[in-house]
Amino acid sequence: MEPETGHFETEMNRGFLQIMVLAMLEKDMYGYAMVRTIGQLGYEVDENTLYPLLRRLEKNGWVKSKWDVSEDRPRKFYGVTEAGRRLRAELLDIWKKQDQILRQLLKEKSHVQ
Amino acid sequence: MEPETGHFETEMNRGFLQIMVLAMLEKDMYGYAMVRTIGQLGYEVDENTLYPLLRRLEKNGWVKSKWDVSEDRPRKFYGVTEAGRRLRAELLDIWKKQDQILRQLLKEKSHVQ
DNA sequence: CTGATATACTTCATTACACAATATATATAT
DNA sequence: ATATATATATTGTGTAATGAAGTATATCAG
Repeated sequence: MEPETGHFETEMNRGFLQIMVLAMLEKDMYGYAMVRTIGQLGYEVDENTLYPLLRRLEKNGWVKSKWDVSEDRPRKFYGVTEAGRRLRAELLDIWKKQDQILRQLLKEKSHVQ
Repeated sequence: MEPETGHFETEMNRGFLQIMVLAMLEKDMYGYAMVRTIGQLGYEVDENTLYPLLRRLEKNGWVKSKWDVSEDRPRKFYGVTEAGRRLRAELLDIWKKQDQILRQLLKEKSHVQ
């Protein structure tokens, strides 16, 4: 819709979402609850983005899931695996390096307020 | 190649590369020089990634280019535009918010060393 | 009690981007 | 002479974000 920055924001989600989900799932949670929790953190994730991401992470063994049918409504609870923790650490290293590079680049000039 | 974290690392480049390039181009530069400069910053960008990114940024008016044929070899110099600076600021805001969320999430538990 | 809304998840289609592969052309070093 | 570094472009592939739409149950307002 927005030909302006619209799509660039989408691009910003990649990478970050993976780390965030892997970090959140240190505590077991189901998808819909994650959407709301993320909203409370001041961010927004589309369900159409989160659900496929969770399935993808599970397919690769970074998270595992089990259905909870004890409550009124069936919910699929996810939790991070050991492999997922290792991946998170690796991705976080990349994130930190990137953040450091940005700080360095933007410190040199004074164009950022 | 690496079925392990291979592709997840690729995903980490999205978003970040755009901010980095927009920040670097505060000073006019040509593609090949950027690849090496980024290397000196401790990061790596594939030429097959950077060149299309530059063209894409130009197509959208975030950067502008001009050929320099005064030297031995023709080089395409790029520089950020005003619109590009505005985009950079917006993307940087997203980046900072994401960084803050990650810090918050990872502080709560002690599982990250 | 009935329709609207919130909850909870799924499947399918579209689009853009990272990157691989490959090509082109010149300058410099061996 | 030949290999390597410099410098860019074109084309193709695979994956992920997300739009669109669907399914099904629970709850709440009228």
